[in-house]
Amino acid sequence: MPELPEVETIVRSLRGRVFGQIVKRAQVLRPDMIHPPGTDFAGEIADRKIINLVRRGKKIVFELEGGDRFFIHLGMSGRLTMEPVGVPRRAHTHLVIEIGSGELRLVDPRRFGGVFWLGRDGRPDAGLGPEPLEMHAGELGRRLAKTRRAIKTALLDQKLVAGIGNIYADEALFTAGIDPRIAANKLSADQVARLNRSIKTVLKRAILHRGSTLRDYRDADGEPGNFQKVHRVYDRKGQPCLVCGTPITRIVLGGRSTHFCGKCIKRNKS
DNA sequence: AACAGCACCTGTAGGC
DNA sequence: TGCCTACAGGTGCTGT
Repeated sequence: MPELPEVETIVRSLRGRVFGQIVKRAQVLRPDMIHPPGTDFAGEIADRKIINLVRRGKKIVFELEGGDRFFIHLGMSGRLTMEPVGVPRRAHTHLVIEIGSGELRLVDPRRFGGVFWLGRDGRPDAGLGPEPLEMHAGELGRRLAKTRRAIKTALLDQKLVAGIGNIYADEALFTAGIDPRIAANKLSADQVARLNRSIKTVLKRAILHRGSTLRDYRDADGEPGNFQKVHRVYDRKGQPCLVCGTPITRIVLGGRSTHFCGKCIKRNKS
């Protein structure tokens, strides 16, 4: 469910609330959500001070006093919310971290997410490409030149660029006027430059709207995002293109649903 | 070595 | 109402 804008929204609203807090206790309700298997997560973080919370790609990274770190990945259906102790826990609550101001709760019905203990030496950006909001077109171009996969599929590869998922890949490609099916290494320099700009524009706008809520996504206060109201292609199959009125096409690419305007991508060749 | 395909899980929406 | 199928914001493994 959550891509970069949704994770960024959660991190921004949680950072001030966990900063400097001491973990009173952690309750691991589903040990198989903890990695590596066998980690005594509750034991590791009890009585520890949280000194920072940052996002890297789609990961939420907690930094503890003393240098230990761990991160939470929300998978498709994960939520990380801060709630008062008295509020009943939702079904599929797998982890509760008790801190001064309440309980940080990880809820994840599909369990594609997880909690990853890094200790002092584990690197939260292992296997992740650059942050798209800090990426230069030259770097994007060099990375895309190494693969012949469809550009849409390449954008979903977290080691090529970190944080883009199915919604924002489609939205950025539409904004750049690029056919999602063309080979990544066949983009012209102009197209790479447009795509780099579109990725930033779309992600920044989505963050301003606090992310997209299609079904599951909620922020740290349980509130939905609003960016879905201004999606231009994602989840708009058959609806008129907001630029030219042509019905939006949905295809399956690399196993993921993919949306584009058949007319706009022809107008924007090269 | 890169890449496509599928598996992992549960919930929900839509068709009949 | 209920049963069935399709599909969902992600990623990791397997086999080619």
